[in-house]
Amino acid sequence: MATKLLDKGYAPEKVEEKWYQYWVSQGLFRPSLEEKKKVFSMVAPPPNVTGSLHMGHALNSTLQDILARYKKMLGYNVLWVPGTDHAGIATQNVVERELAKEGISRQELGREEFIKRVWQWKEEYGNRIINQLKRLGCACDWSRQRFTMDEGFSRAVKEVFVRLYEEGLIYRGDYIINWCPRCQTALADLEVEHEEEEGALYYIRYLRTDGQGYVTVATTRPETLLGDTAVAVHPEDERYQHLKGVKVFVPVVQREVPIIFDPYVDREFGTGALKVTPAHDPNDFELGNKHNLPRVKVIDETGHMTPEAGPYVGLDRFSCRKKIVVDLEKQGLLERIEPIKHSVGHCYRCKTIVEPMVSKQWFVRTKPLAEPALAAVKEGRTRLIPANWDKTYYEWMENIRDWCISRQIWWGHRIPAWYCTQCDEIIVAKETPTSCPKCGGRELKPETDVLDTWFSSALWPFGTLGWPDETEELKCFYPTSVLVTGFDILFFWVARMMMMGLHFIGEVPFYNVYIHALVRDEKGEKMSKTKGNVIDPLDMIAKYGTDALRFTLVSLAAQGRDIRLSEKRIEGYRHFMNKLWNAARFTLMNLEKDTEPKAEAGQGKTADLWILSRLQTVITEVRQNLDVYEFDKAAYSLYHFVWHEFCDWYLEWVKPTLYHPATPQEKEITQGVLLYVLSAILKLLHPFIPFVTEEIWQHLPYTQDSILEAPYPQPRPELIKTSVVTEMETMIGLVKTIRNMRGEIGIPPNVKVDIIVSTPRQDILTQIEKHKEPICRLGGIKGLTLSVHAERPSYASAAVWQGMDIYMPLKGIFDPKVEERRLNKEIDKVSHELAMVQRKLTNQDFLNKAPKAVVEKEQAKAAQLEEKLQKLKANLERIKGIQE
RNA sequence: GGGCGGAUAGCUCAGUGGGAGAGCGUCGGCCUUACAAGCCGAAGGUCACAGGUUCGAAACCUGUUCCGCCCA
Repeated sequence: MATKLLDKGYAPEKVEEKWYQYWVSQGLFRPSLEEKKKVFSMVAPPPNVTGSLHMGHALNSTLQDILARYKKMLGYNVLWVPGTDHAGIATQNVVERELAKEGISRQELGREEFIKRVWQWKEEYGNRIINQLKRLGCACDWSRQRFTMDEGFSRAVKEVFVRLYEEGLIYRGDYIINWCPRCQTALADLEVEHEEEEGALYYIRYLRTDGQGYVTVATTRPETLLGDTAVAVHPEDERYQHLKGVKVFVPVVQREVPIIFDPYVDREFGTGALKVTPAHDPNDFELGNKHNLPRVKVIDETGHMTPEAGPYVGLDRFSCRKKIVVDLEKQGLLERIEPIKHSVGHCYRCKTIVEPMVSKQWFVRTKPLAEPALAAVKEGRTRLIPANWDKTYYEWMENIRDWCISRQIWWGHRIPAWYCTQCDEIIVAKETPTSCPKCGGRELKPETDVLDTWFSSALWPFGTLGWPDETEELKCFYPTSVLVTGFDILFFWVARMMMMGLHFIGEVPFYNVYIHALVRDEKGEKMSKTKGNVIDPLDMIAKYGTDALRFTLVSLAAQGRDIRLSEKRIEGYRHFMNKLWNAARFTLMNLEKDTEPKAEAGQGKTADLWILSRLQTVITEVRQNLDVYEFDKAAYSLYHFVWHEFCDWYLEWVKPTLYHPATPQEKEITQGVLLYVLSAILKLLHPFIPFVTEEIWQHLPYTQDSILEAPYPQPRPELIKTSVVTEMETMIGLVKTIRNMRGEIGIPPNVKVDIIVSTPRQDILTQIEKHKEPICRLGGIKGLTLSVHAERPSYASAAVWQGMDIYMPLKGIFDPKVEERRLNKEIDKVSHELAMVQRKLTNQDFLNKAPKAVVEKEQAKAAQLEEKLQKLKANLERIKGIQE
């Protein structure tokens, strides 16, 4: 492609779609199965089909895309599998709402029709989020896109269910579970969100059956007393020793229940006497089992009172609470009410207060699965990054409870179980059975429950690779290299993938798990539609371009810290895209048609050798940081190098060489270096900002293929030259000192000044002489005089840099008062610094105990500061002399 | 109750044992032919508080206060 001048200013909207299609059409996102290259594989966390791209997805996908592109450029055979999750309850809710608009309920429609509607909805909208991911630039292999309810996945789910059942790791039974009265389904413990709420603690009297008074219990849920089957106290509680063998009446229903003694009871809470409702409280359920208490279910699946609730039948649970409190008061059984803060469980999908209740459900016996999953992380076969998540993971795995996996909804994987109507046998099978294997009965009723969505997503790493078939993909890409995900689904998803992967494949599902933060708003609050503080990634892409958004997210993604995003930051990083664009524009304007990128040790002027040396350091930093998932640091290195070294200094420094070189060779070498460094920058940045780098890349001379096919830069030690770096730092410092003088005195850039540099160091004078042109250009100097010992001119501003006296004669515009103020300020600063250093150097302990190198460094610093201070003071004296 | 994390410039955050930094914002000066989405300069900090370790602490240890999250 011939060199063309780039447009003035980067316009992302013009190029993004074009390059994305190009990458896909070139098959750059697809791995090969044949090649025996090093392999890098990831499975993307599948977003909900109902979802729309939010900042969390944007961050998550950007990080994965960086890894995918980086590894590809390093020569790996890269596979990144995308897909979507059927999201049982969430999707069902969405479609139900759609139906409600037409005035239909799902019950009216019937199960089969309803599921058809969900599939229709999925076909229509299910790819929306996938298309949004594409706009982010994700290098996923779309030919392998999966869905947790697709045919292959359904096979995997059945296989897993049947095998776990046969191994005794899945069972069905009556246990206490969390029930959402709105979603009308059981929930797993994890799916309940606990929130602190203001409530009331009711002190209620239970009369003794022997007429000897009463026992007062305290409860936050008086309506459940209707289901009480005991009152419990601590066996060592002195207050209640006399109650052994005593029975009490449950108020209202007048049920006779025993006083039981159990160390579980907290003596400090309330009165130390606890009402026990085994059917509606998980702790009471345990207590009930231990003491063989009956379970009386007083609240039904819709949240209304059952006939067991006697006079309250049909009331909803909250009205019942109010009414029962009034009734208790009337009967003189309500002692008092205290305000209390307590934790209340809510459904994680619809925020309704959940109701614990006894119910017949399917469970996974988790302990045997958790043990290997725990060991894998402890032994380092899977590494969590950052490692401070280890403890949380261990904690959860060690205290794991059985997992309720059945859901009473319609959208999801049907549990492959049937019940024989004749003998009640449970048949679990992959294929629909025709008769009962126990009694031969032919009437079999299928299970209507579906599985927890997370049950299927737990199979994601191997299900997406074709399991239960023994595919090439599984052999080649499992275990995956890394999983990138947010900490909010560490238990929901990561932990369960670990369990299933180890159990069914016998190997961990991923070697590394990179756990990133949540994206919050600028005030640190969670983004939510109701709060109205959502920053929509698609809006940001439209406004600032994908690359700006990506670079912002990466720059803010420090390990172990939440991201507070504001639109201002994105705007700021858009400027960086433009800066890069313009640096490329400048470069291209100054190349020949046949310029080739070229960098050879020792070839070129100081500035060339300097930028090449710095580049090597930056390459090393970027690679090291990417290798340990320090994305933000890698991004910062590049940002700083491009803007504040390459643009601010190198490009400015070489302008004289490019505009009027001493020899044609000199210019040619600089052009080669310029192009070399620019292409290295583009390659280094490509994983972070794929679009703008590809667009520029395609404008460079001699580039044919996508930048994604170029090898990632590797440091070349022979190009590192510390002496050159030191020399350039001295020259840059000199320019900065001169600029500072000008700025402080207020000389505008268009007014050129004379500068006299005086130092006994002949070598430094030689260096300055060599760089005379760029120094004059950047310092706004018309006449530069170099001297081993110059007298300070009168009416001159003066400064000191690395032992050099720098004078700026200013006849006419010079105000000694301004200069005096400036010098005093500088003297204060230097004196202060010197005092700090001298305090150390006069401390005997420091001299004795600090490392020798540190002491020497401090001594050198002191000498330098002293010299500088002396010179500044001399300058101040002369200024005062003028004014008198 | 248990665990994790945070408190550094006006804002958002880097910095983990030897000279307090960046971006944005602010102030002053510039249309210097890559870039005004830019350039140059400047101001701005008791590194939450109190102890301790150390020659030396923003960093390490202990405690306190406040904030966030997870689990029970």
